[in-house]
Amino acid sequence: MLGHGGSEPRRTRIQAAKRASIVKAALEVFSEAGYSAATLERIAEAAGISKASLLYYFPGKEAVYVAVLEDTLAFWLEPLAALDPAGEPLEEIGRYVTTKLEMSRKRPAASRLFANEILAGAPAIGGFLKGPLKELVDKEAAVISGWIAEGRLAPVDPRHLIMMIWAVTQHYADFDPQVQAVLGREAAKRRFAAARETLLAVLLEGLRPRG
Amino acid sequence: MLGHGGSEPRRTRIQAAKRASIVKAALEVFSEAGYSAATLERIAEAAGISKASLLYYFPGKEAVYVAVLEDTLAFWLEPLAALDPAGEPLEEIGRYVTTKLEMSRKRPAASRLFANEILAGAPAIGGFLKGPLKELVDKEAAVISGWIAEGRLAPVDPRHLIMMIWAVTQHYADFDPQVQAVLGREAAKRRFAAARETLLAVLLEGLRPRG
DNA sequence: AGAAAACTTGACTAAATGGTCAAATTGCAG
DNA sequence: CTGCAATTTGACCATTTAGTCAAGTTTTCT
Repeated sequence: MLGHGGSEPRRTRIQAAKRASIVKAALEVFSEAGYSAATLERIAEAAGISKASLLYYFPGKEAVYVAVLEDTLAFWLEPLAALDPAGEPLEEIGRYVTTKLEMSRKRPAASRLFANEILAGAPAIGGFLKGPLKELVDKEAAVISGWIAEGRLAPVDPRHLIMMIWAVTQHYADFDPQVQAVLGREAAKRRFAAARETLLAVLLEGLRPRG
Repeated sequence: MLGHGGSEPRRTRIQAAKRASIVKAALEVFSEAGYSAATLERIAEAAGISKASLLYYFPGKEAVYVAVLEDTLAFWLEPLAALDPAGEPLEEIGRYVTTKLEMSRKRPAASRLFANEILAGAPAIGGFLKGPLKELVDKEAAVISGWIAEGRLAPVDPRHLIMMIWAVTQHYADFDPQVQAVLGREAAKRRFAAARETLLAVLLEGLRPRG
């Protein structure tokens, strides 16, 4: 569809740049509206082109959506793979929580994109969840299990612990309107600082190996 | 539109029953598809009537949606108001977590309905969040603050603690496809039991007053 | 029974929206 | 400059879907 054999000349780079700008615009629209409420018209407008032009670069709405998901997936998983078995468990987990929370603050659209997709039954990334994601979680769960076996962490189900961390960190991006309503006038920065302190206090104390 | 002055005869009861059955059907559809992907046709079909008949009972799609939200709101908040200031803090919080988790298991559609609504920016319940919900949270936060002041609970931000509990419990309903993918072949009952054990272990240990 | 009110629904309309297409424009290689 | 390929887009088409309506059917009341 795109490839012409051989040396991949300028054109390709232009196309890639254009597609990237469409994907960027589409991330905003899909994450705010969800798949069905998002319109190609809005995405095209956000990207500064016409709808017909957008459809010159992508075969259809679903293709744009998949491209956005793919573009965001790798980035979103990155921190999970960062647990170092040789490190101090509470420190590693604390760093993981902080990183994930930071991502919720800096890239809320990415978080909401996945929230929408999974809420809708994960029609587009179901395979990814059962494959690569599960494998990654299994691997990290093994690291946590190792720490528990060494007595360096309280004995809890590693997979549920991982999901617990996902839940509390992503909550701040996904359910922002509720968070804002409940916290009232607190400044945004203070909000994330307070969240970090609370999460770390409860999680790290709760996971400290029992004497 | 509906009211005829005076003694509210049989008709009203029939109407109420019909509206209730529509609301019940609509909860399923809205919670699975979100507002825009849900169609009146599907809701009517789920309620066993024609679309035109549905529109005889409700003036439009949005009215059905609002009715579903109102019908679900009170029920969903119930457990929050159950924190007893006179009780043992860790016990009260443990009971709250268990209740909320139980609701996620028994009424996942209700949880997903709110998740969708808030993800979409809470267009329909924004006022509720900033009003009644915030007040309820403030009240419960005061109870928690009291416990902390008495040294019966570790010092954490009460509002963030409440949101932390919401996040981890609702996660199991809202992001079920991801939970299923990550946990693999575990049976559903075992899944919730394991979740409860992990959440209670971490939260209660993490909130125990520091010696 | 008979009239009136409540209810039901098939058929329709209007608007939104994903996708197509042919004609115009732009960029570039020879 | 010339011509070809890539790009852009306005106009258009087809489908979906919220909402209307008139013509029925059922229920209730006297």
